[in-house]
Amino acid sequence: MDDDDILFAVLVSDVSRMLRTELDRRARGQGLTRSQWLALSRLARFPGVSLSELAEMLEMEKAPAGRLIDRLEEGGWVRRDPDAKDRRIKRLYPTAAAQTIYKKMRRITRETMDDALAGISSGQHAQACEVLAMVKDRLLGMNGNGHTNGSGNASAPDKNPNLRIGNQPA
Amino acid sequence: MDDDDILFAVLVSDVSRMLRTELDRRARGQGLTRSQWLALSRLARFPGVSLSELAEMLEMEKAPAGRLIDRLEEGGWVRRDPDAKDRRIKRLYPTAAAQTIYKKMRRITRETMDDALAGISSGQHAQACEVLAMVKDRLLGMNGNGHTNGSGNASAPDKNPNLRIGNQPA
DNA sequence: GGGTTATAATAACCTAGGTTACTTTACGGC
DNA sequence: GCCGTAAAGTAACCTAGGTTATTATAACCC
Repeated sequence: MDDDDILFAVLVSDVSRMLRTELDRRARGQGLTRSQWLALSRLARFPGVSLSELAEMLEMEKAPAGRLIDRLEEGGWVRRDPDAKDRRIKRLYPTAAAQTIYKKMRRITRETMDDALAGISSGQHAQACEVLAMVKDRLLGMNGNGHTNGSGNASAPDKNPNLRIGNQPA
Repeated sequence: MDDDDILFAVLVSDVSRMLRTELDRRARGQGLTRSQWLALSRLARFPGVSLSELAEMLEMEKAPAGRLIDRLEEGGWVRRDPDAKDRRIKRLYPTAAAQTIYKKMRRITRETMDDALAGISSGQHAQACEVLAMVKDRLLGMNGNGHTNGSGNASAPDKNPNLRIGNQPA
C-alpha cells in the first residue's frame, strides 16, 4: 500500500474544505466570508494596491480576485479609485466599515482555529506548517503561474504579505 | 505576533487550492477532474452504493455529490440504477470506461504528489498527515454535520473508506 | 388501514476558484 | 508621431462546494 502521497492530498483537501465551511458557518450573519475577509485583511495592510497586486498577494488569478472585490464593493467594504497616472489601474481602499468588521472576523477566525487545533502541540503545529509551506513552495514553482514570485519564498518573513495577516506591526 | 493558527489555515487553503489546480491541469485532456476521480475511486471500490452513502464517504453534502455524479454520468463513467426494493434509491455503478480512466488518473495523481512532496522526509510527511487527520477529526466532530460518523475515526484503518484509495485489497 | 415523520434525491440559489477571450490603455521601438 | 506589444481589468464560460426547499417514497405509530 503506497498511497501515502494521495492520502496527504485527500487530507489537505478535506481539512481545507471543512475549515472553510466551518469558518463561513460561524461568520454567517457577519456578512463576510473567509475569502472576502482574507482579501480585506490584505487591503487593510496595503491600502491602495491594484487588483493585480492584490491577486498576486492572494496567489490567485486576477479574474476571481476581481469578483471578490465586486462582492466586497457591493457590501460597501471596498472602494475602487482610479489611478491618477494610469487610467487602466483602479486602486483599492477599504472603507471605514471594513475596519470594524475586519476585527470581528479576525476574532471569529482565531477562535475557530483554536478549536480546530486544540490538542495539537505547538511543535506538531510548527512542523505541519513547515511541511505545508514546503509543499506550497514546490507548487508555486511548478508551472501553473510564473507569478514573478521566483522559485520560493513562502517562508521568507517579511517579503510575503500573504503569510502575515495579523495586526499591523507599525 | 500570535497568528500562527491563522497561518495554518491559510497554508492549508493555499496548498489545497494549488494542488487541485495543478492536478486538474495535468489531467486536462483526460476528461476527469480530481474531484470526479475521487468519487470514481470510491465507486470502483464500493460499486452499487447510493448517492447518500457516497456523499458520506466523501464527507460532503448530498447535493454537490449528486452534481458530481451528474457530470460523471454525462461523461459515461457512471450509471444510475434503480434499487429493487426502495424506489427512492438509485444505485451507482462505474462503467467499463471508468476502469481504464481511473488507473490513468491514479498514475497522474501519484506523479503529481511525488513532485509536490519531493524533499520532504517520510517522517515529516507522516507527522503532517497525523496533524491533518487530527484537525479533520476535530472539524468532523464540530457541528457542521452529524454525519452519523460519531466523533472521530478519521485514522481508523479499515472503517473509513475515504482514507484508502488504492488498489482493492481483494 | 391512515396520518405523521423520516429519508433519498434533486432543484435552485449562493461563493470560490480557474481559463479564455476581449477591451482599454501604456509603453517601447522606430 | 505611429505601430506593435504588454499589461489592467473585466466578462463569460467551467467545476467544486454549501444551504435551503421540494418531491417522492418508506417507515412508523396508532
